[in-house]
Amino acid sequence: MKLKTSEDHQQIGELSRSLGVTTRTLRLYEQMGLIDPPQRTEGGIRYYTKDDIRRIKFVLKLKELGLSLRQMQELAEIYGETKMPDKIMPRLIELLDSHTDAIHRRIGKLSSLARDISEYRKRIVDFYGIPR
Amino acid sequence: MKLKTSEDHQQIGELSRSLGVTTRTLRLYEQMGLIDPPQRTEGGIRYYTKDDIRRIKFVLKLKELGLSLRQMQELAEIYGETKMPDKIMPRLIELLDSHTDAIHRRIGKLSSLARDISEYRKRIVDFYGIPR
DNA sequence: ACCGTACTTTACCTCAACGTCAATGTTAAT
DNA sequence: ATTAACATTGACGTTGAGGTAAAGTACGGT
Repeated sequence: MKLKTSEDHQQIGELSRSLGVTTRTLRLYEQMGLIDPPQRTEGGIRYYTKDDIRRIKFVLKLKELGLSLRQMQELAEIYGETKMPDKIMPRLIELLDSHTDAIHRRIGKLSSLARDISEYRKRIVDFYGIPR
Repeated sequence: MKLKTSEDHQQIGELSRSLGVTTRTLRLYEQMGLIDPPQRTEGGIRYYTKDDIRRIKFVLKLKELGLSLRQMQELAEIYGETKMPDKIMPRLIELLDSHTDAIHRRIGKLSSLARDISEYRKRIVDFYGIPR
């Protein structure tokens, strides 16, 4: 089961560099079941195929969109059971939607927080008179 | 040095309830130097005066405005050195301002995140066709 | 004197998403 | 065969703001 070096397989260091994450992250994701364990050499070294990499990029994309690892674990479980991407998509849509809601609530809170601060700031400045 | 019970002194449990925080929080703030250690009975029980309580409310207000305990520690240090409230106010204003900036940056990021998500969502829906 | 409640300190636990060793193993190239 | 560079697993550390539990005082009322 020998694998030839970096033909269309990549090992973890190079891959992590090209993805802009650390090896720790890739191993963690694997351990959490977010990505499939890649093939190994006899010595135990991970070699990632193009498919593996596509999957990882998908996960990173979702992370970028703010999904938590916990949520992605859930998706991965669904995927693991059915192996059908169109099974997980409705759930992904749900997650994205509720995430969008959360973001809008968060924005609302932050906005009102900013208003509170500026109000409070005004009170301080009026009272202590430190314009700048 | 006996103290009479709850005349205008309050002990920690009652105070925490009236402030809507736990005793843990009050002790932590004291330990971190955010508030002055209150008087104690001979037995070691904390009794808070009105002034103590004002100070605590101030801290809680700042927390509500999103200052971190670390930042409040800094203010407390300045206050501890000078004992002059008008010394800390300029710094507080600074902190509030930079905090406001951070909030607006955060809001900006969240907004663009929301846009990304809806875009991504659209791509999924278009491709997999799950309107719902 | 005793009870029950509130208080005290100390110390470890929580969550998320990794970072950072340490000790050891594998591989490619010389 | 050796070495340099990379890989492996495992375990502990980090950040923030407390939560929670344990074991032991203190206090007020009877």
